[in-house]
Amino acid sequence: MIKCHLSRLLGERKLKISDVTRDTGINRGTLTRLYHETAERVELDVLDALCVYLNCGLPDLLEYQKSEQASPAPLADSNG
Amino acid sequence: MIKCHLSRLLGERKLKISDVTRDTGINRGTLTRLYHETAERVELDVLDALCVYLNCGLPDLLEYQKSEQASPAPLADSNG
DNA sequence: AAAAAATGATCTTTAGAAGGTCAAAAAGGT
DNA sequence: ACCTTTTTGACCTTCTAAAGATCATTTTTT
Repeated sequence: MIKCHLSRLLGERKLKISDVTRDTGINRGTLTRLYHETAERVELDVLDALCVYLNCGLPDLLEYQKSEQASPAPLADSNG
Repeated sequence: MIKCHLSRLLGERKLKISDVTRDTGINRGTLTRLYHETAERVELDVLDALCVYLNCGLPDLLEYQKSEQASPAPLADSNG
C-alpha cells in the first residue's frame, strides 16, 4: 500500500493544514484527505508543491509499504 | 517537478505497456500517460500496483526533481 | 467569555483517469 | 516480400475524486 506521511511531516514542523493551504495554495480539502490518508488520487502538482514547501523528497511524503508479493516480476528475455 | 521513470523501468526490464496492462490490470491509457509523462494525476492504487509488479520502490518510479524552492527568509537589503 | 481561526463535513463543479473503439505502426510467421 | 497478429497512439464517452465553496463545530487566542 501507499502510505502518506503528511501528518508526520506537518507534526514535525509544527505546521497546520491551514498554514500549508495559505502558503502553497493547495486546496484545503485535498490536504485534509492526504493528512487523514483518505485520498485515492493525487495530482503531481500537489506532490511537487508539497516537496518544495516541506523541503523534502517524495519518499518522505509517500511511501510504498510492501505487504506481500502475489506474483514475482516476470522475465522478459525468456519468452515473449 | 515530478518525474516518472516508468519508461526507464519498462525499458530495463524489456517490458511493453501491453505486458503491464495484461499482468496488472492497470488501464492502458493510464500507463501510456505515465510512460510519456503526460499524466497530471495518479491513483495511489496504480502506484502501488506498479511497485508490486516492478518490484521496486516509489522513488524508482516517481522522482521529485528540485528546481526552485520558496525562500523561507527573503533578503531585504540585497544590493541588486 | 468573546472573537478569531482551524477543522470536519458536505455540496456542486471541474478535471482527468477508466473504459472502449479505431487506425496506424511494429513485430512475427509463412 | 506478403499477410497476420500485436502493440500503440489518438479519440470519445463515462465515471470518479479533487477543486472550490460554504456551514457548523471545535480549538485557539485575546
